[in-house]
Amino acid sequence: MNTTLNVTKALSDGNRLRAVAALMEHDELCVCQITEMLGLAPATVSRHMSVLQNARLVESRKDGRWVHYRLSGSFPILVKHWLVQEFSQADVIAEDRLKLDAVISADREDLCRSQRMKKSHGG
Amino acid sequence: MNTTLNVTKALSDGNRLRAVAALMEHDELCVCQITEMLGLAPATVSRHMSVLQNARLVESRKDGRWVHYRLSGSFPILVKHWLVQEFSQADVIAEDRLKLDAVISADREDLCRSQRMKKSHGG
DNA sequence: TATATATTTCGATATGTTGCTAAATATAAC
DNA sequence: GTTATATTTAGCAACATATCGAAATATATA
Repeated sequence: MNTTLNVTKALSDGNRLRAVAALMEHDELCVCQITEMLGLAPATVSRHMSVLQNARLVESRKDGRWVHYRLSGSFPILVKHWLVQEFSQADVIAEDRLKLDAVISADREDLCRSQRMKKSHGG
Repeated sequence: MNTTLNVTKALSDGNRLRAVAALMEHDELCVCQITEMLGLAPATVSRHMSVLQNARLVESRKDGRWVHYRLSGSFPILVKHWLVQEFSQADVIAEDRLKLDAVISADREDLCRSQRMKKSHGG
């Protein structure tokens, strides 16, 4: 039952649900893109992703300095279908979709640079 | 998304998962029966059940001094099917099944009496 | 090799959850 | 009405989790 519990615990946080929703529509996203969407510190997002990975809900692929996450092949299909239903009615997820479209079309290096700016200055 | 989160949070505790598993096989159980199965204090079980009820995963019916819980009609069907799969491979759930059979066949008043004994003495 | 940088890990703090006992509530039995 | 009792609520201690900034790690670039 521990594996079951790992899954439900991994899905019992709003920001992790949002990350999962994003990966349901985008195949692969790097940490900085998810970070931009969630509006959290990179360290926080990294930890969230490792919780999801630990529950075997996502997998990671390293590409130079970037780490890409994708939905895992072992993501429980029934849970996935349930989440699709749920997310289709969630306003937050709809907003994230728009935000992600902008994030995807932006240059990835610019994205990371703007995140560094936020850290050193204050806006 | 709050309703989604309510569900995943409600399912993110081992004891609540065990209670749900029990209600998947027994239609209706009163608090003292679930309490006996889980081996927790009645107050603790009561709170767990109210978390499940708040997430609309269970419903309650009052019958004199007893309160019976059952799986809610609005329990997400896909989640339910996933849990059936998961529980079929969980040792804890299998043990609970046996324990529940004994609990069901015992007299309910005896059950509650023995729980009072545990409280006042020490075994 | 030295510097820049994307991500992760560490340490600290604030908040949330789980468990208990004790008290409160609601119902049955006398 | 009083007493017994099944459940819930309240108060509290222990533990877990979310978040951040800072330091560490790993990779690219000059």
